[in-house]
Amino acid sequence: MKVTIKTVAAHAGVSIPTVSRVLNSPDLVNPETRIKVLDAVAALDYYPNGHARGLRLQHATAVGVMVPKLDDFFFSRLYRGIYDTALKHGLTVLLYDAQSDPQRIVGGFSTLKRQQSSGIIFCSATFPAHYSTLTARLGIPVVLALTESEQHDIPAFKVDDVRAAFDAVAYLITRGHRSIGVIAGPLRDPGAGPERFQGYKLALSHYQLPFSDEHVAFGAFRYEHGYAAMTELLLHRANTHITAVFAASDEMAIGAMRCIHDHGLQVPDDISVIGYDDVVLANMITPKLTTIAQPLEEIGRMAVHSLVAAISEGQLPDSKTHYMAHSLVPRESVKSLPYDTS
Amino acid sequence: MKVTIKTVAAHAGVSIPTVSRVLNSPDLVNPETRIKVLDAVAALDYYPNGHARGLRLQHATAVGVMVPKLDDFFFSRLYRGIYDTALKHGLTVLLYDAQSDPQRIVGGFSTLKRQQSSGIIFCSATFPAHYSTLTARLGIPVVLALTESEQHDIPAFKVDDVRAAFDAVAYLITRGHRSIGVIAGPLRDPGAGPERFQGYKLALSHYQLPFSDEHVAFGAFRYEHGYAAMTELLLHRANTHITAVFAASDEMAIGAMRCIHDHGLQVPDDISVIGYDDVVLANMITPKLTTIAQPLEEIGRMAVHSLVAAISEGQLPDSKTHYMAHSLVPRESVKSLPYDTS
DNA sequence: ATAGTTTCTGAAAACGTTATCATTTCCGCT
DNA sequence: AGCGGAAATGATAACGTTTTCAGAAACTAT
Repeated sequence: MKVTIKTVAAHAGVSIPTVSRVLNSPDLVNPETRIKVLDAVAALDYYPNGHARGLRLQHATAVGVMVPKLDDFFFSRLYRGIYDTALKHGLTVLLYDAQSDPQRIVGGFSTLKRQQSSGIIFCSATFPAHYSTLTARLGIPVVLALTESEQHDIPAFKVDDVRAAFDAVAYLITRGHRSIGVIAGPLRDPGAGPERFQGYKLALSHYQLPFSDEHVAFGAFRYEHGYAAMTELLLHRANTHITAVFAASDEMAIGAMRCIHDHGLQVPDDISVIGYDDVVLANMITPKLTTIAQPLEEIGRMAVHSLVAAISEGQLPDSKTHYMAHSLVPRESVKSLPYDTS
Repeated sequence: MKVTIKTVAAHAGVSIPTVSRVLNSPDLVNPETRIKVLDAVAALDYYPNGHARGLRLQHATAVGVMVPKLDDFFFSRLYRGIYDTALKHGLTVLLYDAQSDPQRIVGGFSTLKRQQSSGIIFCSATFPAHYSTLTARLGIPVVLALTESEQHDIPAFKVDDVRAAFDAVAYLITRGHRSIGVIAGPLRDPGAGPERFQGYKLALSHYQLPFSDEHVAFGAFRYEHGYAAMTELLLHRANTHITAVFAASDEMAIGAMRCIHDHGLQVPDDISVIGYDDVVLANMITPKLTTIAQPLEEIGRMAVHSLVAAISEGQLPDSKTHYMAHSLVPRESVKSLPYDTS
């Protein structure tokens, strides 16, 4: 029933090592016997036992991918980059969904280790110092995608959040907006939180616009949070007269749009909205969402490359953050205002 | 550097089998030595080598999950059900994204096999007969989730599409709609195509409403297709006077909503829309989409259970289709019409 | 006290590969 | 003819586990 290298060897009338050679270094074996063996392999539908190989050859066979919440819309493109690159390196990908539960993240590390991950790509959530000690104990390297560690001691691949946020807000400003609200991420979330907020403030000061607390609200990146934050911003609208909002995630942007709609206002006629992420559905809603796009596949590829290097070298090559180019995708949710001559 | 069972044994001053016993059947070993060993395990951060175990114990260690397109919004919930159940069975999950490319599906089967999948859960795409022969050659069982095979010779877990579609359309009818359009899936896609269309027709005839070709358009489930199909339906609107549309997928429903909006009409005031899938974003758009929900996690769980049975028994237990309960989620995209007294 | 039984532990084999080494065969050369 | 070396193949060990199996020690019952 079960076909092993032994079966193939018997079927081809050669020894076991010869079969192995045909499969791994064909030039070492006589062409005639080679085709005999290959015929046997084909006839028997032989697939080498990965466990035996993994045991014998001692190199890595799998990498773990830890994702805080698989529902995140941008994830599929990141996975594509990771998976294809991993496959090229002969690596299996083990996907762990933490379902937004910090407990599950901690447990996930050892689950991934137990499942033979030789390294972990940790995505998009915040990576506190004690995770480092955790993974250090497991003895497997970690690289970060779409996030940074608190101590900046782990290689990371992400967009320059400050610059990207700056560009988003500058886009609004150069379209004539002067009173711009922001829906920022929690300040404790490195990357998506303080940095994007910082980019907002930098853009204001660069264009010499005043900053005021009434222009800012916070939310934890989800749809509901965007809705709630927008409610707050609209509360002060009598004072602020905002004409545009920058949201730190597309999901919040979409929540905000819904909120604006519920208040009897129109996007972008009354209020323009710009998001961050370029999730698939940014292009599906009405109006289509103008937003910041990240090179997700590229980030996935780079993360795997870096991880492979770390695994084979036994040590992390460069624990610095690598910034990848972002871009702004203009769609329909931002309106150009006539130049204000006041 | 590398810590194996041997290291632990030495550190605890016992033999290798004893360590193994402590880990696998603790009651066979003296409590005193047991804690000695457990201390060593903890001190050394020992994790058993999965390849060695996989080789020695001959049972399955991984299941493959083939998904036609990872972007599909409903996928994360299905994965959750699959992953957690697999973990409980000590199985690793290998996720393969075919990226809508039939070529990749075919290649994916052997990739998954090479990565030691002992079985495959094939999701949501159509499963033609020749896939059966392919996987039969690989010698691994397949179960289907959210789809059916053409010959009905493979266990499948899904919603009863005919009934679910019937319910969706009946919902519209009982809300007063008499002229209802349908955006159906391609008739060659078993399950989501002909069945849902059939459900539509059954509902019409059950309520003694006439069927007409001008009420139907087709699309391949994506946003753009929904948009295009709706354009077509609106073309005949002068004749049909449709007040509602049933779309065979939420994505198409959302595309249709956008199309309706682009024609200067309102959902649900001018046209009601009901979808199918209950993807996360159905709850995010404006207006929120009324739709048919499938028990995705449950389906994932059942698929794994069935696959595990098939793997251990060596034979498929029941190659019939298991219908799981669906439900209708009322939200905002359907309007009740006043009773028509004409 | 001794035989029989239970409780605990270690030695050895096996899972399916690949790498090292040794052996055989064959070729070209003096 | 004899010899060095290349080319091709096979025997064997090893990777890290778990599972017999057997043996030692400690009881229990006579």
